[in-house]
Amino acid sequence: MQLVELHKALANDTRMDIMRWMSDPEKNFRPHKDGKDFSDGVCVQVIQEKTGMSQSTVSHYLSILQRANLVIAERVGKWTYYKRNDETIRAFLSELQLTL
Amino acid sequence: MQLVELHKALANDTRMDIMRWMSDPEKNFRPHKDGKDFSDGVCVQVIQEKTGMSQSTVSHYLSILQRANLVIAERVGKWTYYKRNDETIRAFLSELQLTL
DNA sequence: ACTACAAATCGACATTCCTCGATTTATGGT
DNA sequence: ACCATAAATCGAGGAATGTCGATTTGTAGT
Repeated sequence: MQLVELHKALANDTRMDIMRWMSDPEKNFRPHKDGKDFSDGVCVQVIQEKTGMSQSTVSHYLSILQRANLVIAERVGKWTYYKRNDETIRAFLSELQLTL
Repeated sequence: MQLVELHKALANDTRMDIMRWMSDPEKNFRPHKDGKDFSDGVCVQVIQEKTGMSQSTVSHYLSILQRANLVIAERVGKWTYYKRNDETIRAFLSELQLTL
């Protein structure tokens, strides 16, 4: 748990938005086209549309969030689903609490 | 309270160290030469020595922390004393809690 | 007024980050 | 095999950040 890396990952408006949105996907994202729910996460396309940024940028941002362990990626067929990593987030918050 | 700006301010090892150290100055800094305690904060020199970085860099970092409202600066004579801004830190933590 | 010292600001260069379009790599369907 | 689609990777240009030494500004003492 390196605090500074987590801060870096969150030091960007779009990435912060993504993290926020992912705390309630039903509310914040349009449904998947195939009707699949969000229990495994949200696919890149849907996130990309919501951000309004390019596909490559969003993919890159998701990889940054993943490297920081803030999200978990799961590949299913052509799609990659991303969801929050609650464990890291909890640990991050409590470490911040202690350390700051 | 713009979360992302706070994350940016903390997305640097030295600045994070400074914030950490300032949560217990007696423990983390050498005493002021004139014997003054840390109730008004820690002077730039003392912080600079501890970081091992240049005076200009540390002064710059402190201004970044101040702009983010993470610290409060008070000028007394030739010295500027910096101390944590507990209010912002508390608000930051609880906002993060809610939002993330 | 002069000197000494603390801190802030300036100017510069190197490194990192942001963001895109283009390309490549999966995967699935015909 | 071929095509279409989703996502990842590559390459590049511009913007922001990190960091320094040099200079300036503010303050106190002589």
